[in-house]
Amino acid sequence: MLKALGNPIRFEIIKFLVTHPGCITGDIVEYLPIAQATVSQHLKVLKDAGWISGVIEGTATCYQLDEKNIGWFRSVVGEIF
Amino acid sequence: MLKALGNPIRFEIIKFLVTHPGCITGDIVEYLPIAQATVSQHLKVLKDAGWISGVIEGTATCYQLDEKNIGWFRSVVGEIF
DNA sequence: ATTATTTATCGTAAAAATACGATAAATGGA
DNA sequence: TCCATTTATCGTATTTTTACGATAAATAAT
Repeated sequence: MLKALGNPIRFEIIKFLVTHPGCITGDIVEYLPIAQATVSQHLKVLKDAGWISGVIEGTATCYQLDEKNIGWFRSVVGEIF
Repeated sequence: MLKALGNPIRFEIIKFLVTHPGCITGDIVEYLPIAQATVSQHLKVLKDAGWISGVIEGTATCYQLDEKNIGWFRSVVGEIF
């Protein structure tokens, strides 16, 4: 999860999802200065790492933070620092 | 700071410094399965990112966590999650 | 002064990450 | 059915990261 978060674009996506839970890929693409394919790639990395989950809704996909995994991450990192 | 922490070896170094504050480069080199030059490179990345500081003691360098910056990091990240 | 010890830096090769356009896949609407 | 919309994936070029050996630099010890 730390490795996935280490990329600035992906950190932006996480921050965006905090303020825009349940938004679709297109919203994130619109918000970021990079191509749709690249955003999709980053979303996959974040999903594989457990940061987010995506719910397919028609042709779109709604993304939100994976609170369960993030909670686990917080507790583990919290024990170290 | 997040980017610097995203590398597994560097995360190991940070964890090592939590339990071994003030240790020298050689201790970290001994602990990790990589070459001295590479460890030194990682230490530089962590230092530049504000995670650690090094105090030269004779020919050795003693490293410890930069508590001030880490505190700042915690507060900033804490506001997001 | 010479040698040993410790660490940092240089140059570089190999691997991984990042970005893009093109395109496929899946759904919704006309 | 055909077209539009939305997202994911593929192939690939470029950049960045990571690792190493060799070597320099700085101090300590003999």
